[in-house]
Amino acid sequence: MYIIQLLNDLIKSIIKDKYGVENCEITITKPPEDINFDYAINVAFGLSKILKKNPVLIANELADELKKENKIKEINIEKGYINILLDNEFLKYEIFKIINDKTYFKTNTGQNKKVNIEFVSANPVGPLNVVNGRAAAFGDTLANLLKYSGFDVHKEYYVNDFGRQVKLFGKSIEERYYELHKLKEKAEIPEDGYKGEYLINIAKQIDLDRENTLEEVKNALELKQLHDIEDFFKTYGINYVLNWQKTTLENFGVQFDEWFSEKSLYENNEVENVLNILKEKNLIIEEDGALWFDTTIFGDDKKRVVKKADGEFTYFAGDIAYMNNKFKRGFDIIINILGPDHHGYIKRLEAIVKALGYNENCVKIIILQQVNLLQKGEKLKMSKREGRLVLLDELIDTVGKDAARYYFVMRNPNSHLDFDIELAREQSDKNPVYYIQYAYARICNIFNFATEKHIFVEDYDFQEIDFSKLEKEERRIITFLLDLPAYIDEAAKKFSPSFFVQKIYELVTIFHFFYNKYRVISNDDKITTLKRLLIMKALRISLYNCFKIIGITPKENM
RNA sequence: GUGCCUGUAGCUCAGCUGGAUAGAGCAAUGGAUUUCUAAUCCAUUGGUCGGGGGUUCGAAUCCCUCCAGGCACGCCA
Repeated sequence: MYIIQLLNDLIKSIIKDKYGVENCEITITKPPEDINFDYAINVAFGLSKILKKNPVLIANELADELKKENKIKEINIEKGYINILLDNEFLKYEIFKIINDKTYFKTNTGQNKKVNIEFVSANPVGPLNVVNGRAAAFGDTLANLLKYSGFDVHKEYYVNDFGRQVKLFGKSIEERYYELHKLKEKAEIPEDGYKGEYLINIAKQIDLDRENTLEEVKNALELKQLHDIEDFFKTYGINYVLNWQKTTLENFGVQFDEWFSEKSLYENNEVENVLNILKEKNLIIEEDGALWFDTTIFGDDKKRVVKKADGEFTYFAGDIAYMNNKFKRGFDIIINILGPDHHGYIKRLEAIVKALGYNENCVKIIILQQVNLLQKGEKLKMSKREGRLVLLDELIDTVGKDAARYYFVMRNPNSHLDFDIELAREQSDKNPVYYIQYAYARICNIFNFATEKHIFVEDYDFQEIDFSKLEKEERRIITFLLDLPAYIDEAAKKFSPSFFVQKIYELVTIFHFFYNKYRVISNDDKITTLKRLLIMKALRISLYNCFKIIGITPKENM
């Protein structure tokens, strides 16, 4: 249990015993900088409303009770706020725990609940672009935050390997293949097909992978096995692109637990089955030869086609089966991270959940707003089919994985993100990610220096280390570390990686300030040296954990 | 037309479940290194929180309205 929780419970029990009040909101924050206390408790205002009593009076009464707690050294009341200072021995004990307890930053808020988090899920028809990068960085960080706060997290990528898009994609490769081998003078790419140059590479790669392909294709053409040919190119293309995407994501530090195939939903009759369930509930309407799911009953503004008049299922039909499948696998929380063009989709997904009789509160849909790509200040229009887009691969190459991940995760999902490619390249050494990495490197260097001087804080029993004097900056670092689990919990609860990143930045700022003001290792003051080394050790471990959560490299040298 | 998102310092943004004097970075100006990495630190300049109304002890935050920008709107994915 972390300190904020502890204080919270303590105050709760005091106001219950003293005033009989149970549901009063307690806010515990950091006081403004000029106030030399560790925490500020804002509860007297709320209580004064309930008790019709002067807030300062209440604060004083609460302070008298709080003084009995041995973790608290000092209390001061100002404008109704209760400011408290923690006991130094208690702080030392916590630092000791951070260093020795590997689970210090993990909480059990999630109670091991099963979470399915689906993100990126780009169509397997082309490489990932920077927009997918935003989803990847956001989703992965959120997943890590949830893991730390005690959820059992399953990261999933939905592969749209079924339907019209992949069909067109396969056809486009097929045409490129004919062109390559002069079976046709020029590739006849379908109107809505894929014109990107990478398709030519895919066509070339086929021959490198499989020696007899050309012959097989020619034979099949003679035998008019057109369906088989189509299927071959489609399957090959999807696999090629999936491997590409996987490699890109791995370079970006993102790994999925499962790549879920849309096609499998059809092969296992899950789509048919789930539509039958809806039919039984009279939610399916037949109109103009097509089948519609009447989502308007559940708050959508229009009904949606699930099976077209030509007999083909829509993408939405697969989504219904997919959602059903997720619930059947026993997930308690289902998170779906979508792009900005999908905001109209929220109502539809909610309709699915309600129609199938599941608890709608289990589903959380997060819309990531648009990424505008700017080049020299001008907006780039992106289109996959035209093949004009900035690849995530390129971005990783030019600015690096760490900077890219940090950049994506530092803004909140609602903000439209302007991504200036030139600027991102130029700014590589101005990117704030270096600021936080530099802090880690500096700490590592302190320990290198200590080693040179043959000072090893590990050699000392922690009883021997003296915490009776703590500078303001030292206290700020220590209390910040104690609050990290709370921040992780809060970020997970808010689904807000950006909140967490800001906290890391804050912590690092405090460190840099401290570093400039004080020396950790001094020749003539062993007591202070040991105390500071101990704090630095805890800080290093803490930062290491933070970096792991947001997926950036803790560099020991810069 | 309807729905969703956004509007905060010159620029990019944080803060939005109401609470102490609205914060960072970049840019601009001035300063800090005999001693653990200056990719750092300190100071200064910069704000009618899009406009207007309302709710209350208190509003950037909640409600209403208007303005501006972006995105999406039934046989598409």
